[in-house]
Amino acid sequence: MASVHQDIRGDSNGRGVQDRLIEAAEDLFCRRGFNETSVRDIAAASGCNVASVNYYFGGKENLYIEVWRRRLAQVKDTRLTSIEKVMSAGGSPRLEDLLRSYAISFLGPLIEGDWQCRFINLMAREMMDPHLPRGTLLNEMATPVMSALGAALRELCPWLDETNVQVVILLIVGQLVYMVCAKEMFDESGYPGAFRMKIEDLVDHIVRFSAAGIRAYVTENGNA
Amino acid sequence: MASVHQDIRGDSNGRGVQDRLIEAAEDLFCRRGFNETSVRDIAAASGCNVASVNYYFGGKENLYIEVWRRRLAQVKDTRLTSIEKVMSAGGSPRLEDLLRSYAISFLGPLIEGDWQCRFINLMAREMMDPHLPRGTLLNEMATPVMSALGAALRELCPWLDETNVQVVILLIVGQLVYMVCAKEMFDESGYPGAFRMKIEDLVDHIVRFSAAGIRAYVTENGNA
DNA sequence: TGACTTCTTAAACATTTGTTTAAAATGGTC
DNA sequence: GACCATTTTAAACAAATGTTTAAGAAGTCA
Repeated sequence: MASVHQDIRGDSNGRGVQDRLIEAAEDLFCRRGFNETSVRDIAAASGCNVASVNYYFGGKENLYIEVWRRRLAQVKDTRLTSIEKVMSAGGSPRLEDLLRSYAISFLGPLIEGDWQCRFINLMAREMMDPHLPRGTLLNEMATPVMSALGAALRELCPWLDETNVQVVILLIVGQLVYMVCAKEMFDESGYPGAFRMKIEDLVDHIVRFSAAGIRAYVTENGNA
Repeated sequence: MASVHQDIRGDSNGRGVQDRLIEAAEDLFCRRGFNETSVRDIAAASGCNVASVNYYFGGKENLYIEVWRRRLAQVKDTRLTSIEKVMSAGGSPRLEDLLRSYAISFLGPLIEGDWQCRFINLMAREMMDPHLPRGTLLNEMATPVMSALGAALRELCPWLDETNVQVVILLIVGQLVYMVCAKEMFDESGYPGAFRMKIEDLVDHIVRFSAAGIRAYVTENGNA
């Protein structure tokens, strides 16, 4: 059905077109979402012909998947590395160090303002209505990162039982994800609030808040 | 342009049709989002004709707004009342009481399993790509609720300065919103994790975690 | 009944969508 | 240049979308 005449990895002279398509697609998907982005929009933004999406990728959906394929591992590695670096550092790292490192790896893109600034939006959208194969986001990203973060937390906070670790991770990730979504919402509404704050300061709050929340489990280490 | 031949509040015999349309629309909008729901889907689900959406509401977008008009005040009042009830109770309420009451008013729909179970999804979607007039969600819902919650927090936790109150609210709401989104994602992926937990227990965690996080500001009540 | 408004319906309409087609252009190799 | 595969292009295609139309049904009141 799909008329892909050339393998995507082929290094023929068409490579530049594929890159332009992927970049334009990523930009548009992130800003408007999958359904609100038309193939013609992508073609126009990349300066390519409408048919090239189908020629090179075999359809809009495959282009979407390809956009994800390029970024997902990258994001995952960034977060895993941030955890690893803290845990393998000399001396016994403090809980705050772990939290800050992870929070920065999560929100960092918002600080640096590069591509990920937009890709995080795509993640939030993909969570709400998925266009990736079932479980992709979970298997390629959420599960590995949560696993590593869980192991680190167990090491630093031996008073946490298995359930507590899982819950705590959810609560922390919730704070971080909401930062991204809410920032978008508040920004676009010109709302003057906590978002005038520098991201670095926001990270400070999240670290302090969550560290205290985690230590609250010390005294009551019974069941959930 | 819109050919609305009758005021929406008119109590003619067509009223049943309008209700069926709104209910079907709410159900579909919540499950699939605005763009992924077609007027024909709504018509089919409500057993009405395709044209009736335009006849009664003057367009798909107005029907969407009408769906929101019915629920937004309701959700806001539920949350405001939950705060008010705690704060006006005899004795001095504990911080945990406030947090629990608010968390339950937020997640309660997930427990009861009524319409709001789905409407919360709509809220998350509307945050990501809005189809309501600019700032509606913020003005009609987020701002009033955050204002009341902020006042309650200031009363119960006098050590919090203005910035801290705002940040703390964001962090709490983030945990709650993410519960809703993540639950959906994990559920649909058949993932065995913290979500096998009963919602009541999850609320316990959020209350304990956040209360400790808030009290962490006691010792360091300086600037943000 | 008859005139009138209100509602319902199937059909048509104009756009937009993702995709396909077939021809033209391009680039490389002999 | 001739031949070939590869790429690019404009056009066409089928399907779906929100909306409109015009005719008919149903109800209301004299």
